[in-house]
Amino acid sequence: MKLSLPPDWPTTPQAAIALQQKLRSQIETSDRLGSVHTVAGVDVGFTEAGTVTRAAVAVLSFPALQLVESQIAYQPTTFPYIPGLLSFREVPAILVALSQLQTQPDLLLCDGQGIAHPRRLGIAAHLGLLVDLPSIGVAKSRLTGTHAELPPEKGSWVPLHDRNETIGAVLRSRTNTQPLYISSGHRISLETAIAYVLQCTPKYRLPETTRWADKLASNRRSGPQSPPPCHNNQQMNLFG
DNA sequence: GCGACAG
DNA sequence: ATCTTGTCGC
Repeated sequence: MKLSLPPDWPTTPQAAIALQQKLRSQIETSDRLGSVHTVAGVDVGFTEAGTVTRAAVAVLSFPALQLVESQIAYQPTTFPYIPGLLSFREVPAILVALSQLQTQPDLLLCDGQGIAHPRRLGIAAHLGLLVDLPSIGVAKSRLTGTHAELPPEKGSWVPLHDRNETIGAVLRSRTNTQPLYISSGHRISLETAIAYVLQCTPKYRLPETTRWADKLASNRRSGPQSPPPCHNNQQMNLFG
């Protein structure tokens, strides 16, 4: 799929916050998705002392959850990690990885929050809006919001609130295990998002999509190691 | 002013 | 996120 970073992409935290304020109204939190036959997991990792961002995307069949395609992209890291501004650090590399995909996924599961964010534009919401695909935020910890106690059994969940609104759900994806923070990204409701996350999580705490993307973006991988990009065009030909 | 704070 | 070995519990 062909994608590219918008021309007005922010360079400073101030500009990033301003863009979030501008885009928040464009997020759709009601269901607008077709039949889901493929689900993609997206994750990011860092190498070279954090100077290089590695984005990975894994497309799985649904509901079989078998790997269909995966892509990895390396991009120089250009934005620091600032709580609330995660998308500006990770989205650039993610868009490159997604653009390399032959299979256009029907749904995106992202590491991080969807609208469970101070300005309702976490990375999952922002990414979904940019690529115009349904997306769900699947975070391993809380950014903002409060919630009641959560029963220990798999499948139980309680709403995540911020002021007077429900911004997401705290979901037990596995019995007696730390919960997941689920929220709508774009073009999907919270109820539907929870249902998909559970269907993508048959055995472990994290969805199969995320587990695949995690492994591909992680530093200690076993399989084929795609060489980090050479930025100085000094790619020498060892064979003359 | 103080504490919280996705990855 | 990343640095890193073994270890406790279902």
